[in-house]
Amino acid sequence: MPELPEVEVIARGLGATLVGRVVSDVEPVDSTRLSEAADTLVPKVLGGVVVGVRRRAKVLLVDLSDGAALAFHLKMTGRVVHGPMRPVERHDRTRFILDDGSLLCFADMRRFGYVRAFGPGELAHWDFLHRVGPEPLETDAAMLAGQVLTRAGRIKALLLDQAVVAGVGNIYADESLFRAGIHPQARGNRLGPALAERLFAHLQDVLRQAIAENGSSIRDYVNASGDAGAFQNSFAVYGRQGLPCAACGTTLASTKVAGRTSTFCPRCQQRR
DNA sequence: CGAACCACCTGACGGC
DNA sequence: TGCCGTCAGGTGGTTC
Repeated sequence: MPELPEVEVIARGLGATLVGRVVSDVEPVDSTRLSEAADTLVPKVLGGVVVGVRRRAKVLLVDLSDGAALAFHLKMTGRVVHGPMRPVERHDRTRFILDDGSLLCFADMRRFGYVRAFGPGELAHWDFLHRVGPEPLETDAAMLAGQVLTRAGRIKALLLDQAVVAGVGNIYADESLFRAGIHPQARGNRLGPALAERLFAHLQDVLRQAIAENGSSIRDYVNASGDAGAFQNSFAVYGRQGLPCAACGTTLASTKVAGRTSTFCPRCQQRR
């Protein structure tokens, strides 16, 4: 489900209500394969005070006192919502009860996502954090361009590769390629520095705009308060195959790249 | 290194 | 109404 903007919106929302709260209880409602076993997770977080909430790539990180942490990956359908205590619902996976009686609930219909707990100092050793590439909103567009200029793979596949650039998924890959006028099957090493830099500048724009609009809600995404985003109303290409291009009127086409549906304008996106 | 698979899961939707 | 195939904001593994 969520890509960088959605996870960023969740992190900011959680930061506003969660910092200072103490984890007073953990309810592992359904830990089959998606959370680590309750007997190892609970001791690492119980009694911890939330000192901050942040995002790295598509992972949501809740920092606790003494250097402990929780990490959530929402994959396609995960949610992390903080609100008043309520009864267990169908897709609840792991529930954290806080000292003010409120509920931090991790739910995931498809059960692809996970929550992991880290004891003091353990987060720094998590191999995920060492594998993932640069943050697109904290890195110069020309530097990001350097990540693809020597790669022979399809630019769409490179954008989706978390080691190339962190946090980009199917929606924002397609939207930024449209804005840059680049065909999703273009080879990274055929773009040239100027066009590649332009692509990443557009990527930065579209990510910032999506964050400002509270993310994109297609089916499942909600922010930390349970509210939908609005950026789905601004999609130029994602999910619009067969509809006219807003720029030129040409019927939008779609193809598969890296196993993912890629929608593009055959007229506006010829650069390859 | 890159591409094409499959796998993990559940649910919604369209066709027959 | 119901069964079946297809598709979905993601990643990780295998094989060629």
